[in-house]
Amino acid sequence: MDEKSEQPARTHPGRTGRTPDTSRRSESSRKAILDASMRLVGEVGYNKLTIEAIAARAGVGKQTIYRWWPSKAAVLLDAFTGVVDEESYQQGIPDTGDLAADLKAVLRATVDEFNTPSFEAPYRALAAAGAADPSLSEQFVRRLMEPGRDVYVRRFEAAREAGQMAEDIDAAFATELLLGPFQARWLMRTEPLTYEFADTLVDYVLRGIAPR
Amino acid sequence: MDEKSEQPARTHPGRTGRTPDTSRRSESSRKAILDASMRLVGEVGYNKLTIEAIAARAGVGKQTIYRWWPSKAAVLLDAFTGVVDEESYQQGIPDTGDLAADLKAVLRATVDEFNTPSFEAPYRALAAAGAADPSLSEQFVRRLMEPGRDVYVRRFEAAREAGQMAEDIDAAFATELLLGPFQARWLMRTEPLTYEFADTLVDYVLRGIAPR
Amino acid sequence: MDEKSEQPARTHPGRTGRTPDTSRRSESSRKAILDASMRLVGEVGYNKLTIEAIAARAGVGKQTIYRWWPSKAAVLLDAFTGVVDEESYQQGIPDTGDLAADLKAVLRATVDEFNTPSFEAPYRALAAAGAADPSLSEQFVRRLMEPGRDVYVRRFEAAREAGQMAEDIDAAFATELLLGPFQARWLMRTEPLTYEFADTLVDYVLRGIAPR
Amino acid sequence: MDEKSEQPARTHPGRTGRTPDTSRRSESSRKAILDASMRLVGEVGYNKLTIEAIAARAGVGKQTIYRWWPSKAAVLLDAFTGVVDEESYQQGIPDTGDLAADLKAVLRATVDEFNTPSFEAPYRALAAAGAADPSLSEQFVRRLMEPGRDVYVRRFEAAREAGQMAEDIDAAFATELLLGPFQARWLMRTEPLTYEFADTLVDYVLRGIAPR
DNA sequence: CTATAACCGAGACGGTACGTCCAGTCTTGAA
DNA sequence: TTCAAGACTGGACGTACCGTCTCGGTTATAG
Repeated sequence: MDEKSEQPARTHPGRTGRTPDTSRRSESSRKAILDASMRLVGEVGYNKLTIEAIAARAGVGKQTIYRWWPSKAAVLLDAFTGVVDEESYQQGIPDTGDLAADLKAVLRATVDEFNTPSFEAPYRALAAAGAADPSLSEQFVRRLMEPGRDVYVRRFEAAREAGQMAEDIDAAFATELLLGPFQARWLMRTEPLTYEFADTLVDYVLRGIAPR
Repeated sequence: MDEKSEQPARTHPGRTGRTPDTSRRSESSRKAILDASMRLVGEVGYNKLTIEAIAARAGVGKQTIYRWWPSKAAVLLDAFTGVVDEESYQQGIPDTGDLAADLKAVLRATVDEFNTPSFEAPYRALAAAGAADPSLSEQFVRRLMEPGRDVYVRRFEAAREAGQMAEDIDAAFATELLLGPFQARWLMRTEPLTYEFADTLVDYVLRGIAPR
Repeated sequence: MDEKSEQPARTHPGRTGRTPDTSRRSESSRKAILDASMRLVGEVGYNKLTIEAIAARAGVGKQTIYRWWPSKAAVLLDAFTGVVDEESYQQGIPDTGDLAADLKAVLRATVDEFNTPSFEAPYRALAAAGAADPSLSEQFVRRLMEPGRDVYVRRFEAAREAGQMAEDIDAAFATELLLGPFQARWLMRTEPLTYEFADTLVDYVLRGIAPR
Repeated sequence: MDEKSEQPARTHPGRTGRTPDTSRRSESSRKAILDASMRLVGEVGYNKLTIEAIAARAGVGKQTIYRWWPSKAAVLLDAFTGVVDEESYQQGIPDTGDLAADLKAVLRATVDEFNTPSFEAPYRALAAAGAADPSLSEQFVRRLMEPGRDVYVRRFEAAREAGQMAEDIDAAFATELLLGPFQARWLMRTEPLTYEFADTLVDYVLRGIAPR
């Protein structure tokens, strides 16, 4: 989680050992810290983001950060979760009956999202930090990736029930087949993320899972 | 490239004056630095790897590192390239006539490779650093990923000629379809990399690209 | 003050942000730094004295030195002031009625002092640094030289009142006449500092200021 | 001599061990080095003066400096000697028969000289470096100070023969009495060097050495 | 009249220290 | 007890020079 440690201690180093009293926590400080983190990561990037700068920007003592978070990645994860949670995954992917069209629509929207710097920068920072740090990636996947993944799984399941997908196809695996190339291309920047890519991806995947 | 900078300057900060004279470069120092980097990244991990430690281990002045590399990521990339280059991509993927079997064999070997800590640790470190730094990822992709990718592309092309793949399928895209989920799963550690995963992945992909 | 800077900036380079809070200064660190400086300058000499070595010896972070002092010369000045202050100038030069004898006694003691390496080394280092750096010499003169000079001035004034010195002689100038050759000889090492020199010096000076 | 070494090696460190062949020495390089030194010391001061900068400015390899001089102080000493030698001490101090007037005239000229920055800066730099380094001060005194001192000694001897000075006065000591306060005041900047100071100094000294 | 040994410009090299930045801990005083 | 503030130890950063060491190239005697 901390870029300085490969295997972060169970209780993080910044914590003096005592568990702080959550009930007395300052909500305004918490918000200021999360807010400052989001702003700063956009301004200077993740690697130049420092706890000190966050504290200074938030008008908060460094200890207040160390008291409640184990690392800057954790802070950022919290900060970003706050943003993403408001995006609602509740409604899921629309089901117009046209699986290809539905998937393309959502994937195209995701392309747009990942081409938006203010969203992309912190998300990428977290993904990169997660790639390096197992404990962070676990959090990152669970809190940021899985909600988005699940809506695809549900849509594929609906498709199967509607006979648009072969019976023996695993919806989760189909999702992985669809999102994997997308994520890989994005993370490693092998090629740009375009609508065309999204459409082609959907076409290829659907071809593999279509009923025979 | 450097974890301290999101957008490294064109000429990196470590370079004091200007372009050193390549012809007078000390080959023994170069090797010692690359060697020390590989050892150290295995011992302490990427984030705890320091230029100072590399210099000390290599018996070299820090400036000699800063003179020739812009960051520790670049050093590691060179060091790792030296190792990987010896792996031979020349022979490519065997063509026994059974596309599925051939792909599974190679992908299973890759699974093994990515489950070998001495290989995985520095490779992951570079991938993570590359995810955060565009100029590094460009290098990473070109020098470490593409050679591995190309052998798949060639195998798919052979398959198409052999009538094992539909005519309208793009070999490069098929490769992306195959390797994308693999890379995504590995980078984000969503699920473990197993032979079963490799096999299933090949099966799903081939189903999508098979001649109709 | 700093041997690296001829004209030190108003706020010295070592100071990152701005004026630290004096009230929270660690007294133990301050003492350890001053102590380590005095020991080290005796061991390795001024020019080989480094801030890093002082910090290491004092068990202190470098920043703690840079926070409170602009240069190693300033550290040494403080360290030396602490030593010298304990020497007492309070009683001044004895007045036995024999001006020549009184002056010779004190000047001979000074000869001894300047021939004592543990005293001479840091004092000379500061004097040399002061010769090169105006802001340091101002401090050096005010804190280390003037107290010693003043006792002579007072003795000369007493001598004038006692009729041992011509009425029109300026006590301060007489002091300069006495100490100038002494200092010049010491600094430039033109000749060794001996009792004979001290005595001769007093004789010559008194001859010039005696009542006619 | 070198600010990095308290006790410079007998044969200086920069010398590889072999004595270079003086007859093949490049005169143009020598001049360029001396010239660059003088310019640079005026621009950046002694402590910020570096061998590398001298070499660069002189368009000379570093080794060429290290081959012929043991330290930057030695270079500067040579450079300054070249300048000072042209000032002629040959004619000595005029002897108009009026000792006081003669001394005041010369001392006033010296006041002017020491108030001229282009002369004062390198001279002070050398004096300060000499104060710290015995082997340099020996050179400094012999090559730069003694020629100037000797003219005073000769003038005092002439004065004694002319009956303007007591028979038992040592001309060398009288000179020390005159120049010591001057040098001390200049080096430590206790007070400014003025004509008035020069005159008063002469008056006080002459009073002490006048025939009784 | 070469050749061969030096000096020379250039600058890479192993090092040391610089002054800075920031991590994570600790202390103080106010609320 | 939390909090803002910030001093503290510690360690790595990237830079600047040190003095040494090659590397061609260019003289300038010695054979």
